[in-house]
Amino acid sequence: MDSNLILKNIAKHISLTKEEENFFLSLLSPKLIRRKQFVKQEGEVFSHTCFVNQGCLRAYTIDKNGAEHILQFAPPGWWMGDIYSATTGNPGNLFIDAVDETNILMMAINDREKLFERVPKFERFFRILIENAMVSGQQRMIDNLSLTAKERFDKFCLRYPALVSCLPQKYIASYIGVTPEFFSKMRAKMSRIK
Amino acid sequence: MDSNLILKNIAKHISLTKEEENFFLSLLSPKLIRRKQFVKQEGEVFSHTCFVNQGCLRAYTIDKNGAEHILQFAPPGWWMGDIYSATTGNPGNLFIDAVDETNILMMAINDREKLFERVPKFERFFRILIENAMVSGQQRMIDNLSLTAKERFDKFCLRYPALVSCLPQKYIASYIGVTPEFFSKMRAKMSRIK
DNA sequence: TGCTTTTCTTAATCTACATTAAGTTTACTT
DNA sequence: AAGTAAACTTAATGTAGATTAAGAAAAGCA
Repeated sequence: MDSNLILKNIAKHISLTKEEENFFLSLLSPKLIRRKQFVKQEGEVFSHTCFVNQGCLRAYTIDKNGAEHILQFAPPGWWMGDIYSATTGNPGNLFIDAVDETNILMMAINDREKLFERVPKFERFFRILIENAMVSGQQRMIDNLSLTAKERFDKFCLRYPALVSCLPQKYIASYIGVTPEFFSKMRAKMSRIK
Repeated sequence: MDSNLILKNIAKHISLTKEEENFFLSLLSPKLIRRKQFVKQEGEVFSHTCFVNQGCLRAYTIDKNGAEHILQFAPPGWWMGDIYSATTGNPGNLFIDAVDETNILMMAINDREKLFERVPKFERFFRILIENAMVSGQQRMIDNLSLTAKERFDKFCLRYPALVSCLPQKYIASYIGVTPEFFSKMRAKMSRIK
């Protein structure tokens, strides 16, 4: 199991003894998700958090017209889950699948509770993690309320330069909140002007 | 100082000894915010979290065209802050002001750190608090990507029935992401049909 | 290597919502 | 109670982005 990246990730916010580290690692199970394979589907209970080692996950919903709306991408070093489902135990409305062949480390929410009991520092770690996620989620909300599609795309490029070139365009279109057709037109216009 | 509501709020997730409770309360300072008075303006560092006892706060940004975009309302029992500014120490782009005369309890982020050291259970409390906020923030994002203005308004009415009747309409319009003019037209049409 | 499916593009038409500009009603202020 | 500012309404016009439909390019698969 490749625990390099995840330990670095944790060391940014809390420091662990060797024993705490081992206990933490014992709760993780590695998993390979193939391209387009589901980690979770709508209506399922999903009581795991996933850490991405390689590849990329994506969380999205499908509306009543069949259109996908992407909530989050998780490239290497990011966490992904369905917080609603995990915290309430109810089925969540998210789909989670792999954009590319993806290696993840999964932790069950029950095990995370055990971790909190034994190593309370992890409460801190996950609090900080989600505070950061909240900040970028809020910024995205504001951007969607106040910027044009082009401006949102520009921001996306700055924020996720590695993803821009490897994601299908229709995923980026969905993330910034436009149709693939409009996105294509917009890109054509942008490259014409430059 | 009215500590009734905030202690109930905390008791939902963690339980405190009398001593822990007193230490927690010692870190709070009550404050009265008048209607339209700022708690925080754009570009300021704001290193406090606020708990609303009475009244209602509102967090928003103003875009380059001068339009307001409301990120959050905080009626009694809710927390409000500028997480970005508080966690990084940098100036944040949010305005926070009072919709009505509002009584809040404020805690400095430094003091929250002291609280975490002395009563680590609070790491858990704030983690759960923000996990819940994250879930509703994500749902709002999805709603903004997939629903029409009317559907978003219907959801707003279900979710914040107490606010619908006491907020200026232009605030609701801003929250659901339309102009006051369109919101007014939409409401007229809705009441005509019913 | 060719075949099939998915993704991307282009273009015409359409619509939800924005903008501008009055006018009206409500609510503070003195 | 009068005066002023803020909030709300109505209506005409404008536009960013959606929808529909077709074809072209790219990618997955046998």
